[in-house]
Amino acid sequence: MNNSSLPYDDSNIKSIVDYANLLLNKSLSDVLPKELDSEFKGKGGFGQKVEKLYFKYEPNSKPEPDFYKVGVELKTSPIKKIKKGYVSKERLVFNIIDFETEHKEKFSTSSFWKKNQLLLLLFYLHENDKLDFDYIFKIVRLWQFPSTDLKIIKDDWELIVSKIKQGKAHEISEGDTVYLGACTKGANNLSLRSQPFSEIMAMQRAFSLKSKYLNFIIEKGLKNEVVAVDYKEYDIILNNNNTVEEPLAAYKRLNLDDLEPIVKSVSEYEAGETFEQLVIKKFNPFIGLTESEIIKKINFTETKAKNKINILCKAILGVTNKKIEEFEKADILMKTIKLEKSGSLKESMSFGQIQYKEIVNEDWDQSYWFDTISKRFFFVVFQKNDSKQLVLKKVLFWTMPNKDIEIAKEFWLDTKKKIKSNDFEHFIKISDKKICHVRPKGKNSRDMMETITGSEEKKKCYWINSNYIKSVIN
DNA sequence: GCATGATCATGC
DNA sequence: GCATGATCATGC
Repeated sequence: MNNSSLPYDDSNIKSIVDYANLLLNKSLSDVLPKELDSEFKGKGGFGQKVEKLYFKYEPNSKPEPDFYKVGVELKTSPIKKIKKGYVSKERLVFNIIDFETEHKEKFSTSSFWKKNQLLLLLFYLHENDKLDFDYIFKIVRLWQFPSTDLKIIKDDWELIVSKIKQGKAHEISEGDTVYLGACTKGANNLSLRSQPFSEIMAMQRAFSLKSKYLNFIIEKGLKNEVVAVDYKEYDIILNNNNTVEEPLAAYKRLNLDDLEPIVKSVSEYEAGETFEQLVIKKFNPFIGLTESEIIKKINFTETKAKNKINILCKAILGVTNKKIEEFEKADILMKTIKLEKSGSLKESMSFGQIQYKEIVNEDWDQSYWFDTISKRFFFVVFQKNDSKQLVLKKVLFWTMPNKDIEIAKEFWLDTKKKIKSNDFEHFIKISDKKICHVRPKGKNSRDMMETITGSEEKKKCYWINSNYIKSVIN
């Protein structure tokens, strides 16, 4: 970068952010000379064009941040419009993980942290019928992770690295971690990389932020709320002696209305404890107790709601009347499971309705079903006792292994094919033992949904087989 | 007892 | 009004 030729001062964060803010509610076409249109318009690499044409530096994959003098990394990310507002369209992808070197570092010296600790995020509205030069920038903001999130991200990084150290880079999956993922990067299975502690080639992966986490940043951005960063807590997490410097002073506390975190401060963690371990620890004192004993112990207000077990589990985590912030941001799905006295599991687990008109246009990678089953699950398992009361048996975090996701993919492809050919009678059943099945779910048997041919069919939904769930929790 | 179809209760 | 999580009902 040559300072004199830039339209901003690249040694001054405020100058960079001010220049970025000129993009707000505008498109590249609005701010760039027209003659660039024909040369670059609609030809891929949107983020790179923003770097090259607007910020006027050559895109690179160097280990230091894009604005290296001030440690700021520039990222563009698409959002999409839904009924309720804007949500992230996809995960945010960071640097590719070099399996050969990343494991030699600690988090504070890792490639991820060095490059991405201070982000300048440009969220633009993605619309299918537009060319990239016409996408409107909706949110421009400098982002640092709140320390409670940074703690989780550091643990995520360490989990990824521990898999590399165990020679299991090929078994890494995005669902393993809470906020920071290791998503696959590369068109197909040809994008393989060597790993240091195993002969097996592993899928190339990059660090990424989960789409649900981005929704949290987007909400902050739309409300123009700033996020406080506690630099003392930063130092504790990073185990640093050299204090992290505050880039800009104007930050204040988070305040999202319908979310409540389990962990309010990093000091709640014991040494070496991860977020998931902390969650499990919160349940431990209640294992073996009946529902009514738990209710008494935590001073829970009785409810007749059908999902009262769910509400009770949240109360155990200290969250009442709200959603669990960490679970929302990490896209963790809490599911309660009720075993019979004998230990058998009567009910399968139901999920969303099959959208007949949408599934036919979905690709597996972007499908509802892949999105759902590749989440991290948190199972809370109860078992009935002699007097038919529910007793808390155990809790566990779980991600579906890749080999089972392949089976679920076969199931999904079969379902999609049948819906496309208007066959609503021969879906995969529980007895087909494909992990998942299709079953009706509606208000009653006359509750219908339109199909692509215009006919009406009974509403049905996705289920995970009870015997599969049973084997998972054992 | 299991597989499958059907429906309820709640909250947004 | 409808989707979702949960559960019931029936027949083999």
